[in-house]
Amino acid sequence: MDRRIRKSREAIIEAFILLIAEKNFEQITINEIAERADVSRGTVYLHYTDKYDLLDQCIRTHFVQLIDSCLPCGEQALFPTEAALLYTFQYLDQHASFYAAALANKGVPAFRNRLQAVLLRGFDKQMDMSGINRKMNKGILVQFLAVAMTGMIEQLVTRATPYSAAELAEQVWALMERNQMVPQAQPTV
Amino acid sequence: MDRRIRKSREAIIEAFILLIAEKNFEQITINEIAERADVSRGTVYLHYTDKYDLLDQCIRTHFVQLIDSCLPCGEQALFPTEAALLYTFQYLDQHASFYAAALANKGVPAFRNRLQAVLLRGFDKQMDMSGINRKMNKGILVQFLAVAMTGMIEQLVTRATPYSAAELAEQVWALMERNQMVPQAQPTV
DNA sequence: CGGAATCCGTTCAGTACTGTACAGAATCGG
DNA sequence: CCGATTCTGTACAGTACTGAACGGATTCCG
Repeated sequence: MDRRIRKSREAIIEAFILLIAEKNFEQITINEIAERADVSRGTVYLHYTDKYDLLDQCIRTHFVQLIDSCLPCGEQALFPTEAALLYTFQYLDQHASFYAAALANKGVPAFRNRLQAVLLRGFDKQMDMSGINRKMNKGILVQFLAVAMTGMIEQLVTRATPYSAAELAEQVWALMERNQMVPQAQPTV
Repeated sequence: MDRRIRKSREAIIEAFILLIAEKNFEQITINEIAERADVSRGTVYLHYTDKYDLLDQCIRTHFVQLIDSCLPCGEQALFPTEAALLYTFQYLDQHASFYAAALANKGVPAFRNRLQAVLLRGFDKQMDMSGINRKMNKGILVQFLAVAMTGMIEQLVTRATPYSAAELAEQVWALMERNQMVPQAQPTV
């Protein structure tokens, strides 16, 4: 990719994330974004049709990163190990400002739903692959876990919990083990 | 100035300063500079004829900043107040990595001399303007002070002194008062 | 209400930067 | 010594970005 394209996009995205952490999405203008990114206004339109498109691509990029952070080994399942879960929580912790803003922002509806849907698809796929936990109703279990995980993520990025990413990862991992979502560590006889 | 020009120059200068702080000037290549600045190699040549020119402009820019830091009020003399001297020392302290590198680097000969010359011209002009200290041989006094100030600056930026910028500024100011280079605070009867 | 200001989205010519290529110089390593 | 590699400085066509302008929509404020 052309160096200039990469630089412009990075600058615009960074400026946008900073802005969305500061104020409501609706009252962010293209002018502000361009100014903050130190880029001509036309350049913004060169890459994004409008601020909704920018938001959409921004969310998309973050979701790709999020999924990536869940799959450190490449082709494994959603949360293959406790270490992977910890890694994901730390990633979320680092980018908390964006995720919290997107979750909290009234102007970004359905972000929560999209996050939940991403997790749901991930869990669903993992259940199919690993074949564990065949006895339960897959749909319900997956939904239950996706909702729970979304909530935990929201707690983490909005700083609504006093627990650190590491503590949360440990506890959530234990819960996933209890729910037989992951290869059992010590089958309880 | 075109936004792109400013950005490119800033990136190149920043990369160059980081590099000169790391290794000898002679073994820095245009390739390295371009790579570090995240800029095409041709762009470097678009702004600077070669790395010597880049170094020269870099020094020039820093000298302009240095002089600026000495003249916070605009049209005043070189060090009108103790506060101005402190400001200058703090500026030097902040940009110590560049000044130290330029002073220490074997491949940047005469940097020390240029610094000294800048200070000499500054003091000389100040003597003419303020008209103080008429009794002494101006040339010798100015030279004496320029050499001394250069040395103090070198001490500061190379971290060869345990004293802070503030402590140095205070002491040097006292010395300048003693040498009647500045408006006397309390004429000692 | 009505003017001023701001923002929108688009167009456009001009410019800076891009990657690539080239020949020659310098440096490296066998 | 010689080949391989790297760096230099220059040239080029293609591209991304720039600033400026525009009519129209929206908001602000008196």
